[in-house]
Amino acid sequence: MGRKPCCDKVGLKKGPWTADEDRKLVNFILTHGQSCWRAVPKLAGLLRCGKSCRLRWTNYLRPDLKRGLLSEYEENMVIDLHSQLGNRWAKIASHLPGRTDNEIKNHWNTHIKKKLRKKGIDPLTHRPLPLPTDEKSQEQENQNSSDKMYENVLTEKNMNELQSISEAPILEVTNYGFCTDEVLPLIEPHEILVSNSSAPCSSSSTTTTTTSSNTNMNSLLEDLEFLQTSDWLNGYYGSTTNINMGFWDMDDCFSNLDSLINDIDYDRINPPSAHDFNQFSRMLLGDECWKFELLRGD
DNA sequence: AATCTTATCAACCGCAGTAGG
DNA sequence: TCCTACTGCGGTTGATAAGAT
Repeated sequence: MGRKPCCDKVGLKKGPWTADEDRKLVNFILTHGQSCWRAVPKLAGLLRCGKSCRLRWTNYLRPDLKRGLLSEYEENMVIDLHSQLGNRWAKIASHLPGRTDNEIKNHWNTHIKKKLRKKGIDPLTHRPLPLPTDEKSQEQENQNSSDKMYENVLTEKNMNELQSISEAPILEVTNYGFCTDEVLPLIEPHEILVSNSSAPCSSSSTTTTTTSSNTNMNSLLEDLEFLQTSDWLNGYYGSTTNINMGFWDMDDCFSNLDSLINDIDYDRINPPSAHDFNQFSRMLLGDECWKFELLRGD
């Protein structure tokens, strides 16, 4: 007896998501929170299976995601963590703020693997690659370069941090300051306390502790309160009341909105013109623009 | 300019783990 | 204890962008 499919796939859409589908999904999750994924497509009016919705949200739509290539530091982290954890991409991702397992897996397969091989290191074992016997003369040279590679990758700082990771239970918040959904409990909409302050949210630090999470949560909530009370945004996006953001990393959450809040003279823009939207879009560099386009909701 | 090759990454598939009845 | 439903994870695929010829 075969396993029942996760959903009735007849009539369900597959392939790339459209902007409209993204908007529907984001709108639904921001309004109702993360609930049973199986129910999400129906409730959000999407012809997708719940699994597809979950994937789209976790890998692309989540507001706390970083976009763009991994930094050298992040890359070294991935290499170090991979040497300890193997292909446990989700675990590796849990130590890299704003990065998804899919993103790290892709980056590993397309960039890091090649880099390591080029440097004579087996990406599977993290050991120097075996050489053909007629290349013995180069062995010492490669060995030296491999050693140098390890020296570069495993700096004293990284080693110390890795030690702390390996010693600490994986669910604990580590030095890398990333809160996964394993760490942060889901916050129900009614549990969110909204501050009356209208002060813009300042940029947050990269460390995440319970305390700083609370601080950042307050900042974030201030941002969200602004969004709720902003006529122009409500007009385009609808009310953001009852927002459930329980599993987001507070440090990076809505960093793009931080930019908006810090840089824009809101009083001048009410309601926004097409020019204003263009101006906003330009403020969100590169891949960040997509988030704004979602909120724009045209 | 056209065609081919390679690189990238979003999305899918299927299995494993787990919670609840 | 077993069964079912559901979520999460890792491997893989496929579309397309970028670069080479």
